[in-house]
Amino acid sequence: MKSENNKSVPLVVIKRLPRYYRYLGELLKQGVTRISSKHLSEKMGVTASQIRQDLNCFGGFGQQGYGYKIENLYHEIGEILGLSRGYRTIIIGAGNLGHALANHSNFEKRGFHLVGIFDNNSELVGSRINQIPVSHIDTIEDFFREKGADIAILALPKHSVKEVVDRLVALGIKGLWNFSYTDIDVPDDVAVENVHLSDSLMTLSYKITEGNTASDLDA
Amino acid sequence: MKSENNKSVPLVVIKRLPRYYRYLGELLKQGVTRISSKHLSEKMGVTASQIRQDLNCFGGFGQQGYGYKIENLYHEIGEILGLSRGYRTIIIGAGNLGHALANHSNFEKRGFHLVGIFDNNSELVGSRINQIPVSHIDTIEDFFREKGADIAILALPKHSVKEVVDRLVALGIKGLWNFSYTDIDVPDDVAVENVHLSDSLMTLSYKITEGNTASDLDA
DNA sequence: TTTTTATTGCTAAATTTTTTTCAAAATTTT
DNA sequence: AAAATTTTGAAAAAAATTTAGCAATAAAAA
Repeated sequence: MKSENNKSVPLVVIKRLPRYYRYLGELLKQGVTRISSKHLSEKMGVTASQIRQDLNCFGGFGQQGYGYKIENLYHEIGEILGLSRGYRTIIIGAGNLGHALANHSNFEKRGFHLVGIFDNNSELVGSRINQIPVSHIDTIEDFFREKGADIAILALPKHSVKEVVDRLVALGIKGLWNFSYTDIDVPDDVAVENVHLSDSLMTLSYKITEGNTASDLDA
Repeated sequence: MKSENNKSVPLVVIKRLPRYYRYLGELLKQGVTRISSKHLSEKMGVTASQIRQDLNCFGGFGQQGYGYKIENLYHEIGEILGLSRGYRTIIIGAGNLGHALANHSNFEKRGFHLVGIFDNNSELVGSRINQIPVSHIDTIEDFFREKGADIAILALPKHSVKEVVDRLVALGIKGLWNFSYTDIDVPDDVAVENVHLSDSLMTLSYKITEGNTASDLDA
């Protein structure tokens, strides 16, 4: 996680990039070609300084007196995030959540190609979700040998997670997107991003309780 | 958002509470009755100092030389998060995601009672998901008048979000759990918690790209 | 009972993150 | 072409967050 000048970029900065990317994408669609950090900051409800500071972690994309060329900036952020590389993605768990994620077409657009769905319920095996056949989890080793995968989406109950994760790690998975209600333990070279929905809902509960609703940009 | 000593508690602290709550709940189930910040910190991969500091934002739950009584601490954190109050919760959007969330039984356990599901697709109206009937979005005003709701889960496409949110706000919704791929603008007294799945997936992409996988506790 | 050990809660230090400030540079206006 | 305006990138300052240190205290052991 080193930037151009070999200083590591804090994760808080990284986590803001997708939001910049989203806003820039919208502007691009609207036909806007340039924007200043000040304008963007007003749109997004953050400080202009933060935007400039964040972008500068990766090099000077802007131009004094002019601002940023949106198309260029959009592309650069995409590169930083690694969105052009394309990922072979599998879903583990064909329950309600796995089903919903399999049908979420946005991911395909960003280069996350769904190439397999796995479940341990034999009754589901053979069916298709969004064109992709559901396979038995015990065929995962064969699947990797023949086709490989980069990212696994963990949409299975927590009691099965540990075993499955160990198998995926042994097979050389690169990233895990973890929706299960448990934390997972993997070697340093496997990336993990947790989506703990219950945690998020509890945070909402707190915000309601305490009337703390000041601009929710951190969420 | 004031703590006992009337100093506001930073949101970063709040966001860690659900994870403590989860671990303490597991220990409780295992029959463990006490724990020190040191032990808990080792289990969770954070510093003991951080745990003590976090808990102290709300008052001294521990005892010197002994540690924390798990049952007590678990309960206290639940209270801080407002989990005992019970929320009437509705889902807007009965697509794949709304469907999956409606079937997610964990939420009920934490006091988020699903009382309604709404969609603008007349074909879905009348069907039931997890016992709850799907109603047309245009009946939402009647629903509020008769029954009320505290939290709305936004699982609808972004182009419909703004209009729906404005209506919900006018009806006095207290919290919005936003899964749509857009940021929403509401008055200060309405709480918002965003779950931007695409953003999270892009963060995972970055972590894979940069080999940045050092303990993912911040995710 | 006394001593030793464990552990909190608080304070202070260190670190990280955000905001402020401004010279330098490019654009836009006159 | 010159002057005024805009805006970045970087440095410095301020604020927030995390970690370290330790006195006070309770529990456990001797």
